[in-house]
Parts: sequence; C-alpha cells; structure tokens
Amino acid sequence: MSITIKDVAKHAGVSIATVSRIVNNQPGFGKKTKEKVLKSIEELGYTPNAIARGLVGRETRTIGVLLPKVSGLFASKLLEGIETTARKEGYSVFVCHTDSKEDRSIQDLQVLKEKQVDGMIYASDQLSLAQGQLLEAMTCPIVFVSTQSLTHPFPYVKVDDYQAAYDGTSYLLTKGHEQIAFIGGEQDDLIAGKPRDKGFRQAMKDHGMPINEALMVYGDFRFQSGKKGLRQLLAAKTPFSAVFASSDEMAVGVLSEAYDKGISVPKDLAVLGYDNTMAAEMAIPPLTTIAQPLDDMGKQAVTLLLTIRENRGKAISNIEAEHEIVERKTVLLRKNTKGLFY
Amino acid sequence: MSITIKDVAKHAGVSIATVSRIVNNQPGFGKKTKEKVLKSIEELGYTPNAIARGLVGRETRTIGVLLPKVSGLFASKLLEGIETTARKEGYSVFVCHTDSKEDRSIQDLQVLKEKQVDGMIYASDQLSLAQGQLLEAMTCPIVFVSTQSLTHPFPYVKVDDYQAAYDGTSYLLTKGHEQIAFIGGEQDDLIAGKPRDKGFRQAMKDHGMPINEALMVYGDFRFQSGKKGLRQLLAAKTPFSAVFASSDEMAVGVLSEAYDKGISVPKDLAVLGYDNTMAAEMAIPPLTTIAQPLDDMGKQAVTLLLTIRENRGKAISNIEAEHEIVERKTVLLRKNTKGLFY
DNA sequence: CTGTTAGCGCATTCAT
DNA sequence: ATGAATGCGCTAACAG
Repeated sequence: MSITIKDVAKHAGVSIATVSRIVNNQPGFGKKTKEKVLKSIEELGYTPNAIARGLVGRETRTIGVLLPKVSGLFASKLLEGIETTARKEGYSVFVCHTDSKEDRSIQDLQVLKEKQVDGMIYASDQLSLAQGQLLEAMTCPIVFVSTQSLTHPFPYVKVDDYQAAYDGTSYLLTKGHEQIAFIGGEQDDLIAGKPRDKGFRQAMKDHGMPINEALMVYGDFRFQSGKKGLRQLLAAKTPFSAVFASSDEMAVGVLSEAYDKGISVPKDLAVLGYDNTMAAEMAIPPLTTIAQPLDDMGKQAVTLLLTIRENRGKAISNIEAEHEIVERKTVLLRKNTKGLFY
Repeated sequence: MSITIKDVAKHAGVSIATVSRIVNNQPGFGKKTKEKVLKSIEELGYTPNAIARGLVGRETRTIGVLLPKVSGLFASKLLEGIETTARKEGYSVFVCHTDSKEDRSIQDLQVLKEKQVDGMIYASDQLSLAQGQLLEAMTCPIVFVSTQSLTHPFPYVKVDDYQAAYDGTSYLLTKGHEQIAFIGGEQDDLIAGKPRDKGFRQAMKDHGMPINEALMVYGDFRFQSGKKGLRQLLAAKTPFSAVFASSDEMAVGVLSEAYDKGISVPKDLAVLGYDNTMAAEMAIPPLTTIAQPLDDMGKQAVTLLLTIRENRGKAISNIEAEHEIVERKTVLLRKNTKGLFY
C-alpha cells in the first residue's frame, strides 16, 4: 500500500484539503502549516497519485502518439521532438507503433481513449474509413504530423510535399541534370507519395523536360526498396545522370546499390534524398537532401495540440513546415558527372 | 462529458454492478441481461475509463521506459521491441528520453511513479546515487536493459560486453590483424564503456599482442565521435590495419572519415562495429559488426518485468542476451588489406 | 486560514 | 442473478 494524502494529513495533523492546497499551490494556508505539511511529505515520502487526480480533474497530462514504425530515423526524430516538447509542457507520451496495420491502429485508438489521453498526435499513414470514424468520435483534440487527412478536417503540421519535390527537382535541373530518375513512395499513398510524384513531374514539365516513364519507379521509403529502385532503373537501359529519391533511406539504398555496381556517386551519378535524417549525414558520400524539420515539426505538433486544447476550439490552423535543400556531396554540376548511358 | 457505466446501466435498466460484471466477464448475470447490456453499450458507444479502473484496481497496465535518447537507431530498435511485446500483453508504454541528464531522469522517475506505472524499464546510462535511491524506493518492479547497476541488484537483460568485445577482437586477430586500433565509449562508463575496453585488451593479451596506448581512443558512441576518433588515430602516426569501434555509429563515423581522407575500406583498413543497427546494413561498404539482438532484448525485458510482477517476487534472474558477429564487407583477411603505415 | 463533504468512474463486497 | 453500498486518492465547492 502506498502512502496517500490522508497519511500526510494525519501525520501533519491537518485535513486532507489543506494538504491538497499546499501540494497544488492553491491559496489558503499559513506559512507554519505549510512547513509542517511539507515536512510530513518529506518524511513520509509522499507522492501524489496522478491517477486519482486524473479521475477528478478530468485531465491526465498525457498524450498519445501513433507512429507507423518507431525504429527508423524518421519516426524517432519526430518522436524525440514530440517527447521533448511534451515534457517541457508537463505531459507524458504514450507511444504506439501501428506498424501500418489498420487493426493495430484501431486498437491503439481504443486504448488511448480508455486511458483518457488529453490529446493525440497521429503520424501514421493514410486513414481508412474506420480509423477516420474513430478519430471523429474522439473527444480529445487530434493533430496530424507529417501526414494529413483528405477526408477529415484534422489540423496538421507538415511540409508541402508537392512544393518540396518541385524544388528538389528544380535544384537538380539547375545543376544541369536533364535525365532525372525518380524513386517515389507507394503510388497509392495520396499523402506522402503522390504529391512528390506530382511535384517532380510538374517541375520537369515547367522546365521543358520530358518525363520518361522508364525512369519513374516506386518503393516503400525503406532502404531495400531504394536498392531495388536503382536496380530497376539500371535494367531500363535508359540514360540518366541523377536520381531523386523520396526518402533518405531509399537514397542511401541507391548509394549502396551504386557502390555494389561500381557506380561512383557523385561522379557517375547524382543522388538527391528527402528528409534529412541522420542517414543523410552518415552516408558515404554525405547525402544532399531536402530537409524536413522533423524535430521542430514534432514540437509544433504538440504546441498546436495544446493550443487547441486550451481554446477548446476546433480551430483548424494547419502549419506548413519549411523545407530546405541541404547540400552535401552527392550532387555535382552536370558537367562534372558522367551520367549513366547505354 | 463522456458516457459512463452509469449511463449504460440506466439505458439497459440494470445496476452498474451488472454492467461492470459483464464488461469484465465476471460470473453472475443472465444471458438475456448480457445481451441487453451489450446492446446499450453498443448504442451509447460506451468506453470504460481506464483511469477509474486504475484507481480502484490499483493497476494501470502501463509501463514506463527510460531511454537516454529516442532518436538514434539503437534506442529506437530497443523501444520497438519493448512496445511490440508490451502491446501484446495488454500494456501501454510511456517513453521518456532522459538525454543522459540526471535531473531529467529523476524527473521522469517521479512522473512515472505519480502516474502509477506497473513497471519500469531502464535503458539509460549509469545510475547516479540519487537515481539509485529513487529506484530503490519505487514500489513497482524495474528491469534494466542493455545496462545494469553495479550498486543496486536490479535484474537486467544485456549482452556480456566484455565477452563480446573479446570475441570481436579475437575475430580481427583471426583475420590476421595485429595492429588494431580501438575506439571505445566514455572511459568512465563502467557498464558499456569499460567492459568492452577490457575485453579488447584481454583478447590482445591472450593472443600475445601488445597494447599500444596510442591506438586506444574514446568517444561517446555517436557518429561524430567516430570521425574524430579516426582523426586522432591518424594523428598518432602509429601503424594499424584495423579499427574496432564500440558502436556502429562510431564505426560508420570512421568509414565516413576514411572516405574523406581517401582511405579505402576494407582495402586499406578493416573496420568492425558493435550493435548491428540499421546503420551497419546501410553503411558503405556494409559494416561487419557485433550484433546485439536489440528487439529481442526489448521483448525479454518486458517479459521479465511482467514475470516479476506476477510473482510479486524480486526474483533477480538476469538474462544474458546472445551476441554474434555478423560478417559483411568491412573486414578482410590481413593479407588483403594494406593497413595504415607511416 | 482551515475542515467537511461530495463526487470523479469503477470494481467489489454484501445483501437479497 | 442482481442491486445497494463502499471506497480507491484526490480536488473542489462550501462552511466555518
């Protein structure tokens, strides 16, 4: 049995109300009583019970985070930003990794609701119908990070993927590359996949470059699919001097595959990534990539969440996070890179 | 206001006790009543309040995890193992990233206690005195993963770092390398740092190799300190043909620095890592490393935690996780690697 | 300034 | 098989 407020009250010879006031720093007690009580708390080693508090106060100072995957540089960076900010604001965070499984995410939603979280951050994939309904039925505020819902108006914080891909492509074009291969995310991913694909195509078009469908391949954002992507590209026997991968992991995958094949980056081939996770920094050569401010996005997400919570308003104010190109070593001016020709 | 058991009871025309029994599958209700109640629950969209349950039932089905850092492949892999197993057992997990700061970890411990977690998994660094005392005072079971306490008898699951380092060194020796450089963790880290250092030294000694202190440098397990490590080694102007880094991140750091310096791995230099995180797989060239079964260790940790909890026994049964060497591309037979000579 | 009381939502006796 | 009542630990009126 743990030691409760009652024990403290008895020990200090006061009522529990007084102890409660002192613990919560509410007005209404004398200096001497305070000392007495504080001493009792100290002596008994009293710790308030947050569960009991949560029951009466109807707030748990807890938020739930749904991630498709918690290992992986992308999600963990995001999580770190979330956790850091949440702690600063006095909140704890439940992590749920849905593994992109709908049933798991539904179970998570259920559990988080039962545990009375004060808010939820959804960083998982696209919403299914069932998930959307569950989310709608939630009484706590919810914000999306690095994703959004096309069908439900939940506030989100994310970069403009279309624009970022557009800018990245333009960057490559600016560097003189004309035959650019693209490795995208899943094609049916309307949030992180499609917009980047579109941004790429539009930039090419605006610069008067034709799109060669043989140079458009798709993966799942993971390392292995980047390797596979380059293999497919190579098999297409179509010339290209640069590849734009939709994630750093995939970009590193092409670096790895290029290494296996004896293709030198950036001399033979330019590579551009997306995310700017630690993988980009650690890559050989260090990867030029489009940065998403992941930790800041995590921070923004909880800030937004708490703001909504305070205002009790469903104030749908989305936040566009800024992307930027961080230049490292994998993209050279076209004239310095040979390109892959057949 | 959310909908409670009382609402269900009223709607179904029964008492809350009956509803409670049905929800918790306890004996004592008729088939017809059950249907009635279930229907009401369905119609009203009732969700039990885990906070209230926690208050009366004195268990929250929640565990707390303390990590020094949540981004980073090492911790996130561990976390994934923990979360997956916890969920399977019906538990949720609070993540706290202590950032290796003592005050933060103390704050976390405090919060987790207030939130009445059923157990804690400590994967942070060494314990300070204050932390140790706090942990001792905790009423819930605690297990350590990938670390341990020399001063407090908490059960742990970890690999035998000494032995793993010994084996890794022997492996390098077996490959014909004789001048081996070592990049360790912080020297005052008695858990993850010192034992590996010792294992390395002992293996060298047992094989009749002298230790050259100029070839022993120390970092903080992170990428940048690996880069710096190689720089220091190079500055020492002492020949060596292999380096054994105490973490994959550091090993990749040496790969990166070697690349910058035009040193070819594995032709000029062999590199051995430690952990087998995704960084090893993604490295160029793919990194030969000593694997810690991180996800399994996470799993074991929660299993151990729950076992202790059920037995109410402080049964201190530690678990030694198995390490193994996974050979990739960074270590060649000595005769095939030139080595760095001055 | 301080004590008394009434719940918060639920599981659990103890009756019936 | 079911209901009424008690209390988990705490905060928030409401009295003094």
